[in-house]
Order: sequence, then structure tokens, then C-alpha cells
Amino acid sequence: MPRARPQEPAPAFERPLTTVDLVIFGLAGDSLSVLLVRRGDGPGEPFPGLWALPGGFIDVERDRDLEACAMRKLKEKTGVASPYLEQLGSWGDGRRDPRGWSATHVYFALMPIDGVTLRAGANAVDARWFSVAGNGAQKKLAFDHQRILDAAVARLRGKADYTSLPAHLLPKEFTLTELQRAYEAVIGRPLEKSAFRTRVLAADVVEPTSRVRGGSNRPARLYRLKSGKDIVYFPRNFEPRKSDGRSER
Amino acid sequence: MPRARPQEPAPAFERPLTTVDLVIFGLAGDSLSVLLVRRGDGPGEPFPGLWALPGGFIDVERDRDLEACAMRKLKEKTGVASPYLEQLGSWGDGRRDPRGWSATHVYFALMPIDGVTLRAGANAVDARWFSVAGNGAQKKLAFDHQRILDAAVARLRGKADYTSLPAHLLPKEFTLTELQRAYEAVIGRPLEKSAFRTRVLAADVVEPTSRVRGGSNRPARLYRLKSGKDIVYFPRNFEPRKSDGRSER
DNA sequence: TTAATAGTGTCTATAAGACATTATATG
DNA sequence: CATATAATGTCTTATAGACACTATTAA
Repeated sequence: MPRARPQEPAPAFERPLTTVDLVIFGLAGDSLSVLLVRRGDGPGEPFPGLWALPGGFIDVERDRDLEACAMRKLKEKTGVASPYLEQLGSWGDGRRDPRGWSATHVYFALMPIDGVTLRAGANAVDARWFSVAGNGAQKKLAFDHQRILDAAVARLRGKADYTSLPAHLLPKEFTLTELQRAYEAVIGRPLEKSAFRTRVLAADVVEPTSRVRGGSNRPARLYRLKSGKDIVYFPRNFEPRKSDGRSER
Repeated sequence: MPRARPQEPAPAFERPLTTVDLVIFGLAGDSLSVLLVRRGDGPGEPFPGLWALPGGFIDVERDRDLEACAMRKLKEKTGVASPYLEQLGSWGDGRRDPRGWSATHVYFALMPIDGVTLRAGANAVDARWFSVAGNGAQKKLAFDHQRILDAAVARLRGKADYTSLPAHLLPKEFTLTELQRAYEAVIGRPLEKSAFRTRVLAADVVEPTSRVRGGSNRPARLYRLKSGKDIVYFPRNFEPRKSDGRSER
């Protein structure tokens, strides 16, 4: 189907630089964390030495579509082949990259940290998990990646209120308490145990395995995500914003 | 801050074509409608004569950022300067445009149809509102615009379940019954009057005006959106999916 | 037995669904 | 008065929050 090139006003316009970036979330201990890579400091490299979201240019020869490009970069950095991946949005303007007008298509991924073997990529001389503490208070990031990260955190927090998304931060098998801790790490506030368990079990999103995790106390049942349940929507939010201002989520 | 051009592997990659497209929703009578434009049939024009979402190439000289580009195109087609506008997502691959690997950044807008004066744009020889009936069953659209439209309708329907978005389909002043009809047009199912009114009024999203709309019956109070309330989130969905499968929204 | 965490039950509050009832305009 | 639509009230149901209580393991 692809025909020639030269046609219509298309080529008459200067083409923006086009990249795909990733916001990769994991749980480090009890805190929500994001994978950042350090920018190289070769000649002409923008933002040398700063930390940035992993990503890079689309390779129109190799990348079938935007999502395939995101998957490729994800695999390169983490070795993980099939995490939860969702498009976050795109950012483009004339100032975010000193090399010219550029637009980036951003995806966000959720994965268990323990399944990851970090790999320094082409441009990255280092890669590390950084805690996403109180949302802000990060170090200075390259490009406009801080605002993209903020948007990603906001999206994840918002969806944690009414979906099963945080489950993808855990390994394949987990206890309900571990799942609750994952939610709490994302939402940033303790949840009520009984309500949490009722909600999760009623949503038919997890299924019990035959195994338990023991300690010096009553062992906890291990659960896994039901297959095909990448994302399940709950009928209500946690904590319906009380008093007056219920607005602005 | 923008410096020179030639640096880093950036220019070593072929740059995809980059466009911005719009899904513009309005209410025609009682049915949710979308604004489409007809593709020109000049030499080299892809999909000549087919209907398409309004949009086009980014002009890196004029467009400060992606949203400004969307606003510019919106203004060109409809004359409307400040509708509700939100980014929908981006689509990019090597097959959607015969002129080469292309990516489009898509925004969706909500506006009252009566405020619109349609203007045929540069590439468009015609522009018209089309009813978004049962979701599918459209005519064949140019590019991959059918799947983009489907995604936009899904997003709008989803958000109508728990936000105030459909209010932007109405003129500045409206009755609560008209607002309910707007929701019903979007969601595609009748809502219960009492519950609807309680929800809307409790959400503090509209305020009464001093005016009413009369007929040969009890006149209805006119309301307007409270300023600053572009989008308000309700604490629950309509119709929590009943029986078993509550999942997959 | 104690300590610790897993898991359940009870009660209340909130908001939606269903549906009936009252209110207010025109003719 | 009749008619039509606006607006409100009542009753039930589903689920979240708070918090108490029971269950099961190791040591």
C-alpha cells in the first residue's frame, strides 16, 4: 500500500522530530518508583548527564507502529517483554528539545521490579529506579520529562482509585495484603482492609492459587490476576471526596 | 534556547510525517454527532473524496505546541475559539498514510452545534455533522480515522458515566432536562430523572440563572456551568454494571 | 501460651434505581 | 378544568468506611 514519497503539501512542511518515551513504574519496597536513565555526554547530546525517561527516536524501518516502538525500547531497557502498557499522551512544542521542534509519544508501563534486569541502553550510561515520593521534589530531569512524569503519576493515581491497575506492580503471585500495600503506595494513603478485600474479591479480578505464604503467623493465601483481566473497573472510587469540593480529581 | 540543527543521531533517523487531527462532537437534535470534512481530490491527495476528521500537518513556524495547533485547526473549521478540548491520544504507523510513516496527535472537542459556522478548509471541499449512531455503521473514512473516531466515542461515553463532560455539548444556558438528554445521547440509554438531578446538583457543577424556559406547561429553570468547572468528577458511575461481569468498561 | 498477621462480621453512611407524588405553567 | 412537563419525595439496594472480632500459624 505505501506508494512513493513526493505528493501533496506534506513534504512542504518541516517535519518535527518524533520520539517515543516511557514512564516505567515499579514498586521498590513500599514506594512507587520510576525507571530513569542517565543521558550520555557525547558531542551534541542534549541535557548531558541528566536523568531522563527512557526513550528515543522512532525507527521507521523497524517499528511497525508507535506501540511496537515503545515495546522495543522497553525490552531494551528492562528485558521485560509483556508488562502492562498503556498510552499516556503526547507532548510537542518548539522548545522541549534544543535540536528543534519535537513531539514525543509517551507510554506508561507497570511491572514488578524483581523481574527486571536493568540494561544501559545506547544513549544511557546508567539506569536506576527512583522513588516517586510526594509527587514533586525530583531531581532536575532532561527535556520536559518532569511534567510528563507528573502526568503519568497523576494518571496512575487516578486510575488506582477505580481500577485494578496497581496489581501489575506485583509479581505473578501475591497476597491480598501485598496488593493493598501496592494500592497504598500508589494512592499515598492507607486503605481500610475489609473494604479493600471486599472490593477486590467482588470485582472478580484475582483468583486464589493453592499456595500460601507463611511467616511466624497465619499464612496468607496467594492470588494471581485472572487471565484476560488486564484492567478491571470498580463501580466506585475509594473515598468519595468528602465534605464540599468533590470536584477536580 | 533553540540552537542549531545538526547534532546527535537525531537527523540520522527518517522523520515521520506529523499531523494533528480533531474529533469534534456536537449534539444535532437528540443525537451525538461528529464533524467530518471531505478530502480534496487534487493530484497526490490521499483518499480523495472520502470523509475524514479535520486536521492536518503541524506548522512548526506557527504552532507553539500541539494543543495550539489543534486550536488553530478548530478555529479554522468552526470559528469556535474556546470549546472543551482534551487530548485523546496518538496513532502512528507505516500504513495509515500512503505518503509514508506518519503519526497523528488527536484531540477531541465538545461544543454546541448552534455556535458553529462551518467553514470549508484548505484541503476540505466540504464539512458536515454526522450522527454517531450505534457507534459503528459509519461510512468509510479516510486514513485510520474510523478507529480513531471509535476511540473518541468510547472515551466520551466512558467519561459521561462519571464526569460533567456532556454539559459542553449544550449552549451556555440549559435546563436540567436538556442536560439529561445530552447525557442520554452520549451514553445511549435513558437515565432516571430523580437520580440524575440529585447527582448533578450535589456535584456543584451548575448554577441556576434567574431565567426560565417556558412552554405550555410548568417552565424549567435555566442553569449554566459554574465557571472553572470544565470537568467535575462524580463519586460513582451511572448504573454500576450489574449481575456478574462488572469488568471491561 | 503469646505474638503476629490473615481474614470476617456488623453497623453506618452515601448515593443510585425505581417509581410515585406534588408543583406550575398554558389553554 | 385538563394537560404537560418540572421538580421533589420515599423506599430499596449496593458498596465504602470504621472498627471489632475470630482464625491460624510459628515459636
